[in-house]
Amino acid sequence: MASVTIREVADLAGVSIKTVSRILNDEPYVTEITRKKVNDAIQQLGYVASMPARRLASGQSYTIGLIFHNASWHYIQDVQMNVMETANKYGYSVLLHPCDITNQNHAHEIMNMVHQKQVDGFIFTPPSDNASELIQKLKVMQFPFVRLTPMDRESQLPFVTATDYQGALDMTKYLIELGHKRIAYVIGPQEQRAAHDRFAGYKDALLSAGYLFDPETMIQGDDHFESGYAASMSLISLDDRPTAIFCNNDEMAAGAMSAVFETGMNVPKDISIAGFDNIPLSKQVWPPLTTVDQPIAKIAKKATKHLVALLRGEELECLHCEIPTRLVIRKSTAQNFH
Amino acid sequence: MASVTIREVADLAGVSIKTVSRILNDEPYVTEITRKKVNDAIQQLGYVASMPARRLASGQSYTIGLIFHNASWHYIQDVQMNVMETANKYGYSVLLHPCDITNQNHAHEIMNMVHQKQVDGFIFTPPSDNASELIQKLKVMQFPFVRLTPMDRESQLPFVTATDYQGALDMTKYLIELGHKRIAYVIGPQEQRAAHDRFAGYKDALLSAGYLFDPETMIQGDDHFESGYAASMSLISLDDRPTAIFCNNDEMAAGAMSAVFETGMNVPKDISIAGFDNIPLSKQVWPPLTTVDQPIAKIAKKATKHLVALLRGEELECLHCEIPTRLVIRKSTAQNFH
DNA sequence: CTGAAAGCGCTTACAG
DNA sequence: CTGAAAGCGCTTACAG
Repeated sequence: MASVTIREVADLAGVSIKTVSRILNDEPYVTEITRKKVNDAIQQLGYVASMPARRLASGQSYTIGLIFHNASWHYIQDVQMNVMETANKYGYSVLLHPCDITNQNHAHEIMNMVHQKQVDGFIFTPPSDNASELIQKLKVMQFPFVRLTPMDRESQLPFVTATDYQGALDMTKYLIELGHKRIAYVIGPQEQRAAHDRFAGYKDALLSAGYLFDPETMIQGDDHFESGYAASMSLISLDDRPTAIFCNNDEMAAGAMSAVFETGMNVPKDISIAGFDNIPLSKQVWPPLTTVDQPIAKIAKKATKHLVALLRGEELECLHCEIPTRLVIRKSTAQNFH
Repeated sequence: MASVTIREVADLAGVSIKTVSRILNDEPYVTEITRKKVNDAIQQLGYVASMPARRLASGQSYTIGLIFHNASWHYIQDVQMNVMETANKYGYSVLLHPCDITNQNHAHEIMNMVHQKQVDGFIFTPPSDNASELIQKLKVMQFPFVRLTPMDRESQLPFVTATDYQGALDMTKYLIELGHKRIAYVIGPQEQRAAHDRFAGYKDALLSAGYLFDPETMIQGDDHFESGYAASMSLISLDDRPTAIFCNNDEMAAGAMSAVFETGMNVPKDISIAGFDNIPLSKQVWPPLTTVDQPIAKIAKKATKHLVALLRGEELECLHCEIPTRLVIRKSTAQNFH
């Protein structure tokens, strides 16, 4: 188990350890001949460089910290997989850090990761920026980070997001085209920027169609299934029942559907239901959900590329990126005949 | 950003760096007085030990490698969260490594993690052990690892699993009690140990009730929604249609339900559907699925504890652990009146 | 109970 | 194009 070191490779190849190091790091100014000698020695000894040694000597961790909040499981996982894939491609590892912004230790734990030299930069998922003292601190230190769909849009800080406003606008217009006049809305958590943008898109679509926005048909949700179920139940019991319910996310939309079936009614015949996100669940319920695709994979990949660019001191393509959403029409919505 | 080192703490406290190191590592034989002096200095300077330095000097990575395969997303995430939580509690980080056993580089990548000194041990999710040369290699090196539900049950290697056989037995008996005589089965991937155990439980329950096992009602699935949908469609079209379909997992069961609804029939009135795992999806479809709870969180936590015990040279509670499953009766199954 | 020395395995900065 | 020296910030092994 005593693994082979750069020293042994150097001895076998008959060069200095510095030369071996040059080859490991793809530095220029090495003759083909010595390069071959060293590579042969590496091959022969099965040498692999020690990461801890590398990190200590270079002062870099070659690691990205991904700070995620207890939001939707699928969102987190999709972000995670794509951040990892992209980071690995650029030679970076990913250190996951689950957290809870209501926790007093939140900022402290993150600063510890910095001081322990565990990470070179961060990617924050929403609602990351409500801990804004932390964000300001990192900014002042010039410690690199990229945020996903942050609440504030301070111009100097990079972020990546989706066209949430446009997505909700598209969906609402589509429902209006189907003849729905009373379209209820289940709004998402107030600490999420996306919840505000989506709601604004919904509201603007209503207004531009000349409809009134009725606060009675707007219900606060928390993005979980049960919350969509409860919202739907109370909307169903209204005297002037809505003919469509648009939810801030798919999970609540699935809950809303269950409530409709529970009361003996049918989706989409009696009530149309629409979600947002296009997570796998949206295809696994019956009828499959009409929704808006949130390009999580693209967002995560772009954010990672941007962080890597920052770490390398390169220029960003765009400081603030918006990735387009897309209307996905399935079977939970139908023409309104009421 | 030039962070404070152990040297500065030692100077401020008026002791040697070795003494500071002692306090950082909770070693005995330090007077209360010097302990206080050092802690005050740490506090005052805001000192946090550098992990790369610690790892290099100690030869330990304080990191657990979690090797996961592209199985069900929920399974992976549930395992991941619980491994991370438990590992962190014991002072370990987690390095995630997604992989594909069909990839030629699989074993090589994992051995690289070892040689790079990135991890002190591994946790493998199924179907990890089909790459058995790798497992044998690690075993010979005495590199610590714990497997989740491995295919082989070699007696010297630790693993943690669920009572899959018993769970499927319980579910099948329950369906028989409901009066179902023709119970179809959608089996899981052959490379998964759990798929075999669950199928065996189903078959034994049938046989012990004096029923014949009809190969026509057994369909090979791949654990994904679409596969359950397709299996269900072909079972529905049988002349002698089954009155119940038991699937190897919840995702396929959700697919099976969608197929029933698609053909204009009803669950559970026309056909009962049962799943396995008790993932969130099972409560988010309508009607909610009758299923068997697979205690993933407990399995992941126990596996992590065991790996930590191995790393510390401690005794394991049990070399092979079986965590009990539990029948969860919801609304996708009903009495058979056909 | 405390410390001086050596070393973990690399990279950085500087020579030549 | 190549190398000798110093150092990254800790821990280990050994003295006292």
